[in-house]
Formats: sequence, structure tokens, C-alpha cells
Amino acid sequence: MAVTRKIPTIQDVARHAQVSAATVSRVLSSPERVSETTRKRVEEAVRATGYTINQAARSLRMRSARTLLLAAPDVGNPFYSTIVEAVIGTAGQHGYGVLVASRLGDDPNRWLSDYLNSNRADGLLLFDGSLDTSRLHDLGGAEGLPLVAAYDEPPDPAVHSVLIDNREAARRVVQFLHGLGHRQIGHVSGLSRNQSTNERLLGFETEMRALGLKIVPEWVVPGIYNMESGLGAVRKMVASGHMPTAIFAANDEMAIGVIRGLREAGLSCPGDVSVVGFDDIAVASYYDPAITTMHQPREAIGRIATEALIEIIEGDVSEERPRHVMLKSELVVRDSTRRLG
Amino acid sequence: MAVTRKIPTIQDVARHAQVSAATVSRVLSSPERVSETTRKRVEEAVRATGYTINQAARSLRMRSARTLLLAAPDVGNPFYSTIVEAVIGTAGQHGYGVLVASRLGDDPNRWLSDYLNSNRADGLLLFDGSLDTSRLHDLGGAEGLPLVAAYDEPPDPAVHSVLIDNREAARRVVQFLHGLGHRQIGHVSGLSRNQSTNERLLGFETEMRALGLKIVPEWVVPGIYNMESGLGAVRKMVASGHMPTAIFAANDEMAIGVIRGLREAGLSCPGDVSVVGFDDIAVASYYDPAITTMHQPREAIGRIATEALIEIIEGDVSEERPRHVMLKSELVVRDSTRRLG
DNA sequence: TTGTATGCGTTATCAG
DNA sequence: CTGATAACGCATACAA
Repeated sequence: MAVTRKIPTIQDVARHAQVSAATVSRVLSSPERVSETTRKRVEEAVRATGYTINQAARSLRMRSARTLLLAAPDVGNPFYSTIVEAVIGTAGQHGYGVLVASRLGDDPNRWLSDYLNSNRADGLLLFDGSLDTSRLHDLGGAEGLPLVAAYDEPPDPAVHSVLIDNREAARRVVQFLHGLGHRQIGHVSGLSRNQSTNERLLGFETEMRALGLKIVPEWVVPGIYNMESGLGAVRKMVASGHMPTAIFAANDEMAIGVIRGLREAGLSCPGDVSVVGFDDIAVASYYDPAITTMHQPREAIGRIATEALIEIIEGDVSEERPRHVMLKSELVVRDSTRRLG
Repeated sequence: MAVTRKIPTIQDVARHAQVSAATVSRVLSSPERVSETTRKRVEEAVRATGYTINQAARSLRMRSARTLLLAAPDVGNPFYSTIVEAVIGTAGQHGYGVLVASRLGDDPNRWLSDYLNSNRADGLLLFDGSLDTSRLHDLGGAEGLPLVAAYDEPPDPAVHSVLIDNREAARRVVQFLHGLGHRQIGHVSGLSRNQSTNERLLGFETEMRALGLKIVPEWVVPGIYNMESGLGAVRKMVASGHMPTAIFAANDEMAIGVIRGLREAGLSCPGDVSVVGFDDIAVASYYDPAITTMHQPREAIGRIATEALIEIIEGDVSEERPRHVMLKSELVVRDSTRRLG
């Protein structure tokens, strides 16, 4: 069993420096309010005792934990993990720790509000659009607990958000393929519980119609954002008897699965079928063929969302209106697409 | 600015249920010590008030935060992110939250001990072998703060650890290639600050010698565990004028870079050069060619390390001796390797 | 079985 | 500029 060694408290420091605890506290939080000499003495005492502030006591007193709660559907996924990395970095710069929740259980809203109410975290960074609207609102929103939704559009427009325009981005993908001469275009969409999925699908359909292209039901198949489902989607298309000349996958992992499925069916990419992904995860540029994809500024999404949340927590945001930051996405053309004919 | 709504305290519940705060506390922590009827009334009051326990107060009182601190070099990396996912899940099952630290700054030891001493976390899960031994010891270790090191070997044998045998695994890789007829084998190693890197390199060298194979210096090149460095390593080999028939990369991402570099040089994998990776990240089986790699049980590493840490924290571990759990790794043979000749 | 009193370590208020 | 004091919300020793 661990030997419980005595952790020095502010009182120990005070004793050591021959001042009151209040003075020590002041040296730590607002040094300018303490005289040069006492400050020096206190700082020395802090060093000598090896004192570190007790956050539990501080949180209790200040009603703030200097901790953010980050909720994502799956931190193991490279897409989210990049964002998590950015959030941790940004939060750290502002003196905040990050508590990470992944794959919330049966009652995510309850779980999240417990976390927030319990004073373990000061605010919530939500990277999961699949949460129940109604309860989400009274959990956070305009006048509730600090909450910023990012990446996936929050079902409730009253919450602050940081996003790209998924619908418009999907339209640009279709335009790009159309410009390459493709007329028969398929789409592998993602989990429909994510609003961004639906936006991409909607963008796909909208632009197809706008260009006068036919949407073939057999070529529009749902996936679940992993490689296996991309592979499965292609198998379905193959089974249907005829293939599109281009496939737009709603994320890069499904695009990888699609390319693999194509090869399995004796088709080449981009020779026979062009493939476009979404997100631009690290491996996209190293896959063979290197994947053409819609780049999402994930680092920026994580950073900006974190900064916004901290501003809200610290009351720097005077505006009542929720902020909706829209970031730019950009198509990165690589080798998985080619001009038709 | 957010309207601060009144968060109910244990007092509010007590008032509502017409009992003392102590009774409410008891209902929450040891219900069996309270009479049926009062308990019912209190439970009802909890529901009515929407009470959630204040963790800050509880932590202060109990000297425990029910929170684990997880430190990894780069959470954005798919290898670590899988582990993180497992840790979060396991910790959650035991009622612990997980605070994640990534890319610690200049003085990681200081940073970590601050976190632990400040009562924000009860123990540390260390997935980074690059930390300074000496200070690590007085930070945690046998009789210090609860600490479990995983994945990378801790420099200090006094700390609990959960690992695979990297050296032995590397030897098996070489044996496998040798069995395929390869005699000219190269190695792309990783960051030398990681002990596991050095173990893999050592295993490579040991087995090469044991098999009477020549270690060609131009074919043993260091990388930094990302795809770019795998590509760079191959470029160096190519520049040296002659190539091995097989390359063992210390992780899958470098293996991907290696394969890409090979192709860039007009060489095929596995036609001209066989490639073996390490870790078995998700994309390994979907790459083209599917990558032969040493599978590390990352989920198990994360889970077992977490369980061990919690046991230590809760004092279930009576043994003074540090535990060293050694997990099995397994070579997964796919398409990036082939029999020579 | 339940209530009362106390203290965990900190910061803020208010005197001096 | 500094010190004494109270309060943050909870869990427990002790009393009833």
C-alpha cells in the first residue's frame, strides 16, 4: 500500500514564511498586491516546502475546476483524436485540464450534466451531434452551462458552434467530379444520427439535381464511417450489376474501404472509378492511390472551439446571441480521381 | 453571460426530505445504514431537487478525486488513441474520470507531480517511457504516488508496468523474414528516447547475429514513427546504392512510408522488397498491400493498466513488489511480405 | 437509526 | 500591505 506522505498546505508555507495563509494566497494569485520583501520570502517558502495548490479546495471555494469536459463519440478514431490533441494543447495554454469522455452510455445527457453540475468541469466541448435536442438545451445553451458544439452541427441552434459547411462542401465535391466529366456518381454516406452526415448527403443530392444528373438509388448507400462499411458499400454496388464512374465517400476511412472493394472487384481506382473522401486524415496522402479528399481544418476546429468555450466560462463573452463560427474546407486533389475519357 | 442557476446542495436535499445532511450523505454512500422509509424519502428528495454531488467538496473531504491522469506523447496518433479509448472505458466502469495530458512541456515531471499533488488526479497512467528516471521515482514508484507505466518500458524497474516484450517480438519478425528466405534485412527504427524503440532495435540486431546475417549500416536507419520518416528512410537506402530484400519498420506508419518510398523508387512491395510493420493499427489490414505486422494488444494494455492503477489507488494491492505484466504480441501475416525466390 | 459538530484547504471580506 | 475570520459542500466521529 502506498505510504501517504504529507502534502504541504498553504498553512505550511505560511508558517515557513512567517506570514498568514491569506498572504500566501495573495502571492500566488495577485503578487502585485504584496510587498516586494514578503513576496520573496513567500516564494522561497513555496519552493522550500514543495507546495502545490490543492485544486479540490480551490475548486470548492472558487466554484470552478479549471477543467473542460470533452465528449466525443469515439476518441480512438483518428479524426477525433486530432481534435482532442488540439483541444488539450489549447486548454493547457490557458491553464485548463481536459477530462475526456468517449462513447457515452445509455443516458448521455444525464451523464454529462452530472459531470458539469458536480463541479468537475466548468464547461462542455461537444463533438457529437447525436445528442437529444431538448435535454441538451436545458443542459447548456444560451443561458445554461457553458457549452460549445463543434464538428457536428448541434441540433439546437441556441448553442455555440464551430463547424464547416458540410452541405456546401459536398456540393463542391460533386461539382469537381462533374468538371472531370463524371456523370454517374455514387455516394457512401455515414451515420445518420450525425447531422453532418445528413448535410453531406443533402449537398450531394442538391448538386446532382442542380447539374441535371440522375441519382441512382443503388449508388447511394449508407455506411458507418469505418473502412469495413466502405468495402461493404462497394460490394452492394457491384452486386447491383452496374457501377458509377465516381464515388464520393463521406469520410476517408470509407473511401479507403471503397478503393479496396473496387480492387477486390477487379476495378481500378482511378482507372475505372474515381473516389473522393472527406476529412483529409493523415493516411489519405499516403494511401495508394493518394486520396482526393475534402480537407477539414481539424486542428483549427479544436482550437477555436476551446478558446470560445474558455471565453464563455470566464465571462468574456458579453453577447447573448450564440456564436456560429463557420470554417473553410478545401478540396485536396490527389491521385484517386481522374478525368473521364 | 451565463446565468448562474442555483445548484442544489446536500443541504437542499436534507431540507426537502426533512432530515439532516448527514443522513442524505449516508443514503448516498452506504444506504444500508439508513432505514427503509427515510431512504425512500431522501431518494425522492434527490430526484425532486435534481441534486448531484459536488465533487470538489467530496474530493477535498475524501482526499481523492476519482480521476486518473493519463499522459501520452501524442494522443493524436492512432496507436495511442486506441489505448486512450480503452482507458477511458475501463476507468468509467469503475467510476473514474480521465484527465488527459499530451505532449507535456519543458518540465514534464514537474507538471505531472503538480497534477497529482494538487488532488486533481489520484494516480498516473504513463504511456511515455521518455521521462526522467530519477524524478519519476520520487514522483511515484513503490511507495510514492500511484503510478502504472504501460506500452513503453519505464526506465525505473520499481514502477508497475504493462508491456509486451519488444525485444523478443522484434526477434520473431527477423526469424519470420529469415524463414521466408530473406538474408538482406533492413530496419527502420523509431525515436530513441522510447525504450521500446531500443528494445526493438536490439532484438533486430540480436536475431540477425544469431542467424549469422550481416547487419548493413546503410540499412538500419532511424525514423520518428511517422509516415514521412518511413519514406525518408527508404530514400536514404535507395541513395546508398543497394537495397535489402526485406525491411522491418518499428511501427506501421513508418511501414506505410516505406512502401510508398519503395514505389517511388520503382520497386514493388512485396515483389522486390518485403515489409513488416509493428502495432497493427486499423489501417494496416486495409492498406495496399495489406501490411504484415506485429500485433500489439492495445486495448488490453489500456484496460489492464487502468485496472492495475485503480487497484493500487484503492489499496487492493497488498504486495510491495511492483507488478510487471507482460502481454503477448502476435505476428499477423498479410500481403506485404513474400517468400524470396 | 439519526443528528450535531468539525474539519478538509482555499479565497474573499473586512479590519487594522 | 497584511492578518483574522468565515464560508465553499461534504463525510465522519461522536452523541443521542
